[in-house]
Amino acid sequence: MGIITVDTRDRKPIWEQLTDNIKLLILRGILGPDEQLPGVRTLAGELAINPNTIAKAYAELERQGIIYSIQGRGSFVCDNVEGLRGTQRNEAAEELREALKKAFDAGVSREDIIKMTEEIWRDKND
Amino acid sequence: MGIITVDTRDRKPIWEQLTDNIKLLILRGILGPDEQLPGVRTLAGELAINPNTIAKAYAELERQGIIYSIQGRGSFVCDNVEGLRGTQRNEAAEELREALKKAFDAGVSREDIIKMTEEIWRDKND
DNA sequence: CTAACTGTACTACTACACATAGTACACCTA
DNA sequence: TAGGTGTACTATGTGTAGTAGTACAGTTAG
Repeated sequence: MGIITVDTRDRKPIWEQLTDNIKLLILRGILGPDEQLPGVRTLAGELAINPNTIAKAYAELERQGIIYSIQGRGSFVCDNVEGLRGTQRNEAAEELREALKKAFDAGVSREDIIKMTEEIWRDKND
Repeated sequence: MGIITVDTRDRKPIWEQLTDNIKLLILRGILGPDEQLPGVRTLAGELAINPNTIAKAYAELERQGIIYSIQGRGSFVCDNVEGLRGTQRNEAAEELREALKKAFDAGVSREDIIKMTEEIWRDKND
């Protein structure tokens, strides 16, 4: 199994799974600045999906300023990991807020939240 | 504006907004055990949406054991708030886990997470 | 120059979920 | 009996996702 994977049964569309996946690879340093991404046809072949779907993901990543594409050459990672880190951080905070609101409505106490957080933070092994 | 609201522009389908909405009303005690829900046609009229959409939401809630429906009488809240609280709690924990993983990948430290949690928990005014 | 690779841009088609619209039926209650 | 309830259909429209195929422009290695 390659670095990038995809699940057609997921509710989340494939192109969005791809963008999330690539963002993670960049954040973790597996994909460095100016490093070339696999071609749309190559990656489509490996994942057994349509090249158009890859192209859509790349276009979205370019729109977000995370990668840049050059006709005839390929697609490459932008040198802006910190920017990406910032937006991901904001998104995570927002999702955290939503989850906490839900937990609050489910009757979880503040102390339980802290305990749960410590626990999850410790078992981050997947 | 009534207790139940809906946003057609939201990514989340209307029937799912409805189920989430009603679950919250039950958790907060606004809807008590055996209390009758508004009729599918009534609620559809108030929200200016189709009765079928309400029926779909009610069917889903019944499938999850949160409400029960009787032909000719109406739909009513099940006497199982604790069960609902438990599942909501589990879902919240799962969403919390996802958000924390994302935060970790974005380079947030454990201390920042705790601080952020305290902050969000305090500003829970919306 | 040529061949083979890149991204990009189309069109056409299928599939599915969502939502609406309308109708109909069975059941309950005042 | 009349009017309320849930339930079950069919039909239609819409939007998104994904596939399939083709074509074109640019780059690169030979």
